[in-house]
Amino acid sequence: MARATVQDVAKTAGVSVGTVSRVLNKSPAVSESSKEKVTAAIRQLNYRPLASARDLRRDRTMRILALAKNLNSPVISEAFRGVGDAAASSGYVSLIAPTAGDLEREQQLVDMLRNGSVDGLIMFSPTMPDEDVNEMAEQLSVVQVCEIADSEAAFGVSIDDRQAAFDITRHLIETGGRRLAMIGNRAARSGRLREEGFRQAAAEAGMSPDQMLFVEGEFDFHSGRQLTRKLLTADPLPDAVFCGSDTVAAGCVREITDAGLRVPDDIAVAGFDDSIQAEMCVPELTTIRQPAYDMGRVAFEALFARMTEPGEHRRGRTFLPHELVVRDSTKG
Amino acid sequence: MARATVQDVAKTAGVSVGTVSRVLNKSPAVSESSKEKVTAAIRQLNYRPLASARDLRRDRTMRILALAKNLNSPVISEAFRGVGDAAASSGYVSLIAPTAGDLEREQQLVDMLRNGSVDGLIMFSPTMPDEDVNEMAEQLSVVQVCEIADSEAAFGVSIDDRQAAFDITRHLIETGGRRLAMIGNRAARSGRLREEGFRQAAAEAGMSPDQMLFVEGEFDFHSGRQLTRKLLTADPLPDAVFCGSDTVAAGCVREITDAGLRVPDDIAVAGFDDSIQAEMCVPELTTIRQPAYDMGRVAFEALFARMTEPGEHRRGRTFLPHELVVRDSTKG
DNA sequence: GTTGCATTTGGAATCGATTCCAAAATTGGT
DNA sequence: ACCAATTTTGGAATCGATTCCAAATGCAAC
Repeated sequence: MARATVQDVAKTAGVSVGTVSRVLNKSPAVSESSKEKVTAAIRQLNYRPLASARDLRRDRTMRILALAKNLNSPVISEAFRGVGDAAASSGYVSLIAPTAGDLEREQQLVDMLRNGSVDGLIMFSPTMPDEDVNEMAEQLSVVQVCEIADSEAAFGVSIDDRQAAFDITRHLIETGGRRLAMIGNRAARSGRLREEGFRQAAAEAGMSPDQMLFVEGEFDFHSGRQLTRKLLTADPLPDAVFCGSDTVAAGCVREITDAGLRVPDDIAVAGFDDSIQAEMCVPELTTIRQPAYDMGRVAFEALFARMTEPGEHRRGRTFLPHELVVRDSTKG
Repeated sequence: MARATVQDVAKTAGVSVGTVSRVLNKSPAVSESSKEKVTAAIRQLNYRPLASARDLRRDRTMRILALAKNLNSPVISEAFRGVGDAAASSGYVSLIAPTAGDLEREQQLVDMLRNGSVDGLIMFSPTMPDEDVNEMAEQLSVVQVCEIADSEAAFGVSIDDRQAAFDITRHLIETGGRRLAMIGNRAARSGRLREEGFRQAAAEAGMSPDQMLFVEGEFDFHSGRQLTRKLLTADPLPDAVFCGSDTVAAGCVREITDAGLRVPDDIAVAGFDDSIQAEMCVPELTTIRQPAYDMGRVAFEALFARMTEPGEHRRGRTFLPHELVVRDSTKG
């Protein structure tokens, strides 16, 4: 049995296609009796309006797409919940696709915006170079979350990464940290900003750059362990480590503990994100809470504005407040 | 500047729309010179074929959608990688949407298949009742992963949950477990199968049902802690706990440790999934490895078959092999 | 230069839902 | 019963890409 069309429904209901369409779109200009006939025919034929035909005619899809490198990041999945809820309450469907850091796949997904498969795009962690992101941001309905490219045209939502890193580093210093280390990631803009905040806090406390250790790598548990192993060869040992994510911090704590040292007594460790990992770790991690869900909501609102007022270029990046969460991995 | 259409390209290139379309679709029946003119015009106008028009005419979208309750489950995100890679190599784009366990939202997303927004659907953890899943599975291109509804018409890929639970429970018994407990989840079919396997292994070892503790709840860390607290009020205490997921097991280990008991000496703990949580836990968890990536690949292959040979109803469920991974949370 | 065959091209019809306009039906007032 | 105002309806045009068919062009051989 082939798919029923609006024509079939019209014939079955004994009305015209116009009337069927009016019923579908809840136009008030339909008599009660036609509405009933049409509704009955729709049910009888199990009819659903074909999306591509509707989208073609209406010139919009009521769908948006979010892109991220991975899905298993707690911040991203939480932010996406925010996007999804905000989108739903505006009648949009929100979809996600992981790029896996593959440029070609990312390009293909971005093309879904260019070719009208979706009305808007939310980018969490772009793989493409900043200049390409900026070019896109100028012409298309795109909003960045967490990572915001450094451009006039960039629309985006994030926390103030530099300030957050500054705050937590200051906490490490105030609780006795004298030989600081950081496990970071210069590949991401947010990673570079966090490094800046870290260095600035250390400098203000009178530490010279060569007193600070810095190592970088991927942001997963194993990488956290491996990079910490490198830190533990330093002499003198660091007494406080700021990690760019909770997962890395968990690896860091594990490696320190396995080496027979105590956290925080011998070495204090701080994370970032306040994900569930921070609570699963022993000792529980001092970290920075990102308001991920709200970031998602706000990002959708910004995207909605771009989609519905295309001329309007009230660009802007929004910074939401972060929060220092002190737990047992630093001296309290 | 409005969007360029195939007409605009034809005019600019000085050819007909037919020729433009042939170039776009790499038809061989185009002269070299036309091809160049068209390619130049496309670049000049920055033209992209409109997806909805193409989809309408072709009656397919080359897109598939995967639905899951949450995105942050390690098994799901890994399985989705498999889906994505397999889909990409067949020219499909794969998208994900979380349902958050909300029936209405799930319904709306499933409608994307019914209304032709996507060509196929992969369901990880349905919220709708089994009978609805079965009805869908009969008429539409749907493949289930992990959770497979119990129906003739069901297409799906998973491990043998019952057998896996049986295997790991036997391991608990072989390593000295005498008073077994399980933290499970009867809401999911896979949860019920795991409970069956658990009970069967215990029964075969001569344990009576009332010797076994069973508690159930959500599958997250906090729930794992809370349910374990309940188990620790039992007298005598269990000496081996099988948890339905690594995350729950991590909560279980934490609660046991906080109570001053040792894992595995006082109580052995086993998880499920072999996610990164299993390695992050101290002690590292004995668990069941699910071949999540491969499950995703196989699921796409099955879906591809359903999409391309709609008549063909060689239904079937595929079970991929699981693996017992022994680590320090059980006695070796 | 003509014939025959293969290659290339133009253009109309098509996919299915929406929307606009004019025509038809209904309503109400007198 | 008639007119005007309003509500409701039918049907054609439209969105943009694809595809089919017929026409046109190119090429080779004689």
